[in-house]
Formats: sequence, structure tokens, C-alpha cells
Amino acid sequence: MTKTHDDIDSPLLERCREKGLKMTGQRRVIAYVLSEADDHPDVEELYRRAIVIDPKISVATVYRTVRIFEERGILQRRNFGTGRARYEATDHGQHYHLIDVESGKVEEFHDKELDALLQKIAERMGYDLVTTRLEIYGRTGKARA
Amino acid sequence: MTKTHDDIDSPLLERCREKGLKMTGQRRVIAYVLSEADDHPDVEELYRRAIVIDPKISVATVYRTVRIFEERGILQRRNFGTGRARYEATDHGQHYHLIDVESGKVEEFHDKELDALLQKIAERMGYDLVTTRLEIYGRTGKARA
DNA sequence: GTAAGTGCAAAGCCTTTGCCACCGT
DNA sequence: ACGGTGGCAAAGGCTTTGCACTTAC
Repeated sequence: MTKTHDDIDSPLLERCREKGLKMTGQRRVIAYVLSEADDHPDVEELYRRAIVIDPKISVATVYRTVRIFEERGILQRRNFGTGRARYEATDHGQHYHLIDVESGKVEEFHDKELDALLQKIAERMGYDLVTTRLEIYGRTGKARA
Repeated sequence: MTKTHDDIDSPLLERCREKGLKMTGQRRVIAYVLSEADDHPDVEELYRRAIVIDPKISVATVYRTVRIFEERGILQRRNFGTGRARYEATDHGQHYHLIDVESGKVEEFHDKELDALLQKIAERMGYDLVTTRLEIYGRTGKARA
């Protein structure tokens, strides 16, 4: 074969190396899957995508890996109200979520003014801002109240 | 005795009646506990507080009750990242949360400027704002990085 | 070579539920 | 009286973990 899962490279892989993580085949695959994802997959979904590339990965490893990645700041865990945790790479930059209450669709957005305001609020309350989590739940303005 | 748990009244009790809920002794107690709470108790904590008033309440009832209250819009469920759901009465009005990442302490805050900005963002993205959820995670600025 | 990572299955934690007795309206 | 409600304990869903084997450095 020309390319095995041991050759998979990805932006996240580099970040893992920087953190000094031992890069096993499984972690490469999971890092790759996460790098490719432009949505917010949960563990089960990550597992599904990972075993396509390497069927020998177990879901326990996915759990262990996302936990480690999260602790190292490579991933962020999200809770959109469904019992399961969902993940996204932190290198997407700081952003917020707007969720369509009717369709469940999640849109990401950025807003400098908001960044600054949240920073200011944290300071005013005597804290160093570590991270924020903001979700706007909205209904598309097409219909009446 | 002068007062049993069947006599307990509370602001939430009235809201429950409005919704047509059958008000059992257990529900009165839970409504009372929730009305008194100025924090964000989880089910276990609600249970602890409830059994002080009526030791015959079971935790299953607490789970069932918060679920019903939530469906009726009397309560809001929150997920601050600790596996357990936490609850607060909706009549506290719109507010946001600042969470101390070290102690887990939760502070509520209000901010008109933030209200307006979120409203503006939703509009700009073509949505009618239904609700928002914002948590600032911070570290108290007492120590260095 | 060695410490760390992985698989598997069992265990854990929070939450829900089946069943039957009980109680509010 | 009737239908919703509560208690208990068992079941469920997601996540973690103990153990023995494998692997990256």
C-alpha cells in the first residue's frame, strides 16, 4: 500500500506534537478526523469516522483521546443540551454559536465587539477570562411571532 | 403541629397551579425549595433540601418533577460542564453566568449592553432572538498566570 | 527498554422507567 | 371514583476504568 493510517498528517497532529503527546496510529486518525470536521461531532460520530480509516480503533480510545486533547487545550467540549458531549478543534478560533430552534442547525459566528465586551465584563467582576460559551437560540425571521 | 409540608406556599406554587399541575405534597416541597434557592442546585442537592422538609420524598420524584417543571417553563435546566444538570426558576429574569473555573462558584450578572448586542447580532444573521445562554469561565485575578 | 497507550469488558454515574399503591381534584 | 402521581428498584445511556498486551520514543 502507498499510504497507511500511520502516514496521516493533519494540522492537529502538529499541535499534539508540540504538547509532547505520544502519537500513536489511533491518535493520528482521531486528530485527522477532527481536523477535517467542520461540524461538532460527538464521540460516537468521531468513532464512526475513525473506524473507516482504521477499523481497529475502539470507542474507549476515542473517549480517552478527546479527554486528553481537551485537557491539553487542543479540543473544546460542548454541551448543546443533548446528553452527549460534542467536540471541535480549538484552532477554529474563538467563536460563538447561533442555533436555529426549529431546525437545530448550528451556525458559528465571530464578533469583535462581543469579544471585547465579554472581556470587559469579566474584568469588571474581578476575573481573568479563561473561556466563554455563548449560544443564541433564534427563529428565522421568515414567519410571524 | 402548626404547619406541615401540605401548607407550604411559594411563588412557584402559584405558577404550577396556573399550569394546571396537580399539586401534591412533594411538588409543593420541591417548588418551595426552588423558590428559596438563590443558587443553581442539581437534583441531588434539591433532594437533600427537600427531605429536610419531607423525608418521604424520593429522588425519582425530584427527577420527575424538575422534568415536568422544565417542560412547563417553570424551571430552566443548565449544564455547567459538570456531568450533572442544575436548575433555576425562570422568574429570576434574563441573566448570564460567570463561573470560577477553580472553585466552580457561579455568579449571575446582568448587562444591558450585552442584551442589546446579542439582539443586534441575531437580527443581523436573520433570526428573531428566542433565548440566549452565555457563560464566562474565569479565574480570579489574584494569582499570576 | 520503559513508560505510556490500547482493547475489551466490566463498572460508574446520572437519569429514566415499569409497576403498583396512593392521593389530589 | 379516576387519572395522575410517588416509591422502589431495575434498566438505560454515556463515559470511565482495571487489566494485560502492545507500541512510540
